[in-house]
Amino acid sequence: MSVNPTQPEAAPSAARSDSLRIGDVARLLGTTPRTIRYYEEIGLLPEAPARPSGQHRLYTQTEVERIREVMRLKHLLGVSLEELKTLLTAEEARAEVRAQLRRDDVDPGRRRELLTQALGHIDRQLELVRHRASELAKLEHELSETRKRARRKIRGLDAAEEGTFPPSEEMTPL
Amino acid sequence: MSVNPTQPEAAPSAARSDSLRIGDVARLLGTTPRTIRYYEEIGLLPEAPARPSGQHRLYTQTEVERIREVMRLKHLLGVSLEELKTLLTAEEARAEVRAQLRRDDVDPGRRRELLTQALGHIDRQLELVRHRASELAKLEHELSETRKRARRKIRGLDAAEEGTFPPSEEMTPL
DNA sequence: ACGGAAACTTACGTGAACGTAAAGATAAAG
DNA sequence: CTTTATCTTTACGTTCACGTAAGTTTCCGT
Repeated sequence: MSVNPTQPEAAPSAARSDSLRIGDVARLLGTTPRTIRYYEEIGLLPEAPARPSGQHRLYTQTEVERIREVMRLKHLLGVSLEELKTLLTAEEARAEVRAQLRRDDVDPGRRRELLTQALGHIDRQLELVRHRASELAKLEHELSETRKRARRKIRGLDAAEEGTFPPSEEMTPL
Repeated sequence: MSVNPTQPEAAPSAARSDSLRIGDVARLLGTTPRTIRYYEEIGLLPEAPARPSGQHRLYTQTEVERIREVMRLKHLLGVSLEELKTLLTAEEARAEVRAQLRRDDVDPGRRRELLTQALGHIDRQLELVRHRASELAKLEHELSETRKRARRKIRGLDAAEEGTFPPSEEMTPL
């Protein structure tokens, strides 16, 4: 009557070991299961491999991190999911590289090829990020300039009201 | 037969003096008339004042600049038009201040009040911009780190292939 | 004065990115 | 083993941010 057994303390409910269910992942990332399924549906996320369709999706820690990264990029770059998908071939390539690097039975030629490809994708991302960053920096500069002017005017008014004339430059160091 | 009179050389077609029509503004800003009307419709842009509804909208240079700023903020901050609207009370306040500042028949008290209010709005914008900028900077840093690692690995491979062992550190300065 | 380009209003259509509901299967808990 | 919370698929609904079409009106050039 008072304990309300409907709340199981939000225990992660891990399906043995390190894998999380979609609901937990969603809570963890501040999103919803639907969104995660949707991203998988449009090919932004790889389909949970070898899952007999009907079975629950399970996410490893690395997969969760990938989803987090996807959402972060979406948020920061503000691109459509379609653009993001093409951008994320970079991530896939990098994952490929990592996978291939682990088992070193691949010839250096193939290895170099993969790495170079990944590098190209990284460069594309970097270019996009740098462009946006510089735009934002410019905006920030403009805003802080405007702010300075506003503050100067306020100080001028204050000074004129009490001291009859605006002080030379800095009076209150805030 | 060859001049094709359907193209009037894209002359701005100014309705006397400095004002532009909505189509010109749209072309200028790389958008469409519909978008501009829509922004006005949802209150993002002020309704063209004293226009007998049915008459063509005319935009002064300052109004065009405002629209440009709105679109820039939308692009850079990636917020919804609704959020942007609340954010833009800042712009309105600043416009108010500028208007009041021009005719100095307002008492310093009111003036200070307006300025302080505007300052608050600017600060809100600045906070948002700075937050995003720092996030982006972090992402950029991570990406360039990853890039470095990838390049190192590639150089390692190249060296192993031709020279049999990777050179100590810097070999090709690119 | 007038013919046509461009703008006006109104209203319905659309794609992206999910939300939500239904009906049934699965996994975790008792 | 049974309950129950969570997940499954399927499918339709929704909001945002405009696009588009239709029918009318205003403006600019000649």
